[in-house]
Amino acid sequence: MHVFWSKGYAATSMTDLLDAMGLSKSSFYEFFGNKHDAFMAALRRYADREVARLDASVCSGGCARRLIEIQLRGVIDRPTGEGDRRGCLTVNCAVELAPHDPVIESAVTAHMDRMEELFHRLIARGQAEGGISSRQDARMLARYLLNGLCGLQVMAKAGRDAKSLEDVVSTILTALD
Amino acid sequence: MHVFWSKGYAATSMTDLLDAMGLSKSSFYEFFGNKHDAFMAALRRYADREVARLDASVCSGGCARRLIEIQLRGVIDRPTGEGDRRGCLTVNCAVELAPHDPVIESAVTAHMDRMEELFHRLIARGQAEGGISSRQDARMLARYLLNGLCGLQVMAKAGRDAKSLEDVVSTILTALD
DNA sequence: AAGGTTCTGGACCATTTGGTCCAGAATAGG
DNA sequence: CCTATTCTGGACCAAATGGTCCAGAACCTT
Repeated sequence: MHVFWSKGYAATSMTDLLDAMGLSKSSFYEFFGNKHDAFMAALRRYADREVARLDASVCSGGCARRLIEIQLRGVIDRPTGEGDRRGCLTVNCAVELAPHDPVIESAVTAHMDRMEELFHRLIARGQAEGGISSRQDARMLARYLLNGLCGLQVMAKAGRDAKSLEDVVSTILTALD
Repeated sequence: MHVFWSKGYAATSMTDLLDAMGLSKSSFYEFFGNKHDAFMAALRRYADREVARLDASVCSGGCARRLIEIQLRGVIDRPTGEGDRRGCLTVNCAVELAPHDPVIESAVTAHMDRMEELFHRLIARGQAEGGISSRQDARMLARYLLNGLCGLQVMAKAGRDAKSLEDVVSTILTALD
């Protein structure tokens, strides 16, 4: 999965894949069928994990606004800590494959829908509790946050410096006041 | 250029390239040297065009806030009008190649720096004129807008519906109040 | 029409691509 | 210990990859 994640679909060869998975060619085709299906499996697994993480965060019951901040800041902290900036698999797919591959596109759409939904729930709660301003519609704010998150993912991959990303996060958050 | 733009680097074969450019193989290698250099040429040309466009907009002297809105909304209007959603070449590069290709990365960085700079100038003017609130730092707002733009580019490529993108644009803009 | 220059089509190259297949090694169960 | 099952390494495949090279067509200029 990590190979696809950091190199993208087209740039990942079967050799790369087999090396990374420590699997024989025969077993690979036995399990996955072909390269494309293996990629789909990786994408689905990634999306599920990511959704589960945000879901757990939402359900934790912490301050909504603070949880959102953590979610955004997570994008900044991760890439610097790891070897290479692989970003978000779904964003990578959206850019590399979604326009030409309907199967991938629907997986991307599904992931984004679920993320938007979780943000929406979080925001609605924050508005009820008073931590987030009710002057703006919760649905709109959810979409806005999802967009900001995707933007950050791109900026981080592009290698923008930490200060710039910090500025972005804090400016995004002011929309919640 | 359009082929690279819509298919990405790795997924574009020499055959695709030659067909699209209507050029013989020999002439291609005469002009560009190799595939990678051809891509760099396309990227540089794209970035220059894009910067020139925003620059012209900034220099037009119109209402800063309105010009920003047009710039953001441009991302939404384009993809639906054209055949396929190719998005922004620089964003595509940032995602597909920047982390593994220093030459591409610096081109991406340069483009983003220039865009940020133009946004900064536009915002500073808007603040001086009063159309944009001065409660936030112009540099931060510029980075914030660049981020929002990248996000929109991803969302559009992912095939999010028009209403969602509209919501995002208008919510982004409220940060200028 | 002759000459020189520019461009082209395609032959050709080694390498790599995703994918199939099977003999045999390793493992597990009795 | 012997059989079943699972897994592996590698041979093999046709097709496509990026790239080189050159004979000749097409184009100017004189």
